[in-house]
Amino acid sequence: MPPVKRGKRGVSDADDEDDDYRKRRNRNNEAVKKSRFKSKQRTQETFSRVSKLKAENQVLEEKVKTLSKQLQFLKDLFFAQAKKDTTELEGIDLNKLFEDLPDDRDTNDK
Amino acid sequence: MPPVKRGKRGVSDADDEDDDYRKRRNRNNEAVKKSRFKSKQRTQETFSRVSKLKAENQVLEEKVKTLSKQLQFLKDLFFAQAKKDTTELEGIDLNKLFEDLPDDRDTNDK
DNA sequence: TTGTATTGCGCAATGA
DNA sequence: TTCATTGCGCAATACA
Repeated sequence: MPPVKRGKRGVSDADDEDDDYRKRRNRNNEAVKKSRFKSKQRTQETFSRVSKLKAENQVLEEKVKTLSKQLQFLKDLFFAQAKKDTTELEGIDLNKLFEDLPDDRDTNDK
Repeated sequence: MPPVKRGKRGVSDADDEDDDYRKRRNRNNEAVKKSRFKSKQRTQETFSRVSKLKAENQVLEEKVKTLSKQLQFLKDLFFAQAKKDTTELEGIDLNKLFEDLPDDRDTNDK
């Protein structure tokens, strides 16, 4: 319910107080619009953040997978060597072998 | 500006159409409240999602770091062995050595 | 006290 | 026709 029903022009013959009132109302209306705009912006940014984080996550997930595989591969290699008590690995060119594995000092940055 | 200025009780003497009007207004007001509530919920959830994703991200970041270190360690070990042309590594107990490195088949799940 | 910023709420237009 | 969504203004009130 309106407070004192001020200046509903046509009802009261006084457009005097009304003037001041309208001025304030207009300023508030602007403030409201501004505030709501900001609010929407924030919401939008939050959505963007979700997208960005999801993407980063995918990349990291993939990286973990790759690294795990590489690590496991090397471990298996080690164990195989240990079990076969040397000899077998003698002829293998390790540098050649490692070409398939990206060096994480390169892979990791960025 | 209001469209036809219906039922502003006190102006027209007909509270008849007004009844129907109010009924509709009330229903809409409810719908509005409901809709805005849902909207707020969604916004809130989006915020939560950001938090959750940020946390996951941290974990993954850490995991990548750890795996990279382990991998690099093994590679260095390999190269060292290659360079020293066997012999040196002969006496090392690999199983003992690997105790320090969590097996990623365990580490990785979840 | 004054001025802006936020927020809940109702109205009407519009969407589905 | 009904309900859902949205721009907009009002008033209360939180902030400064």
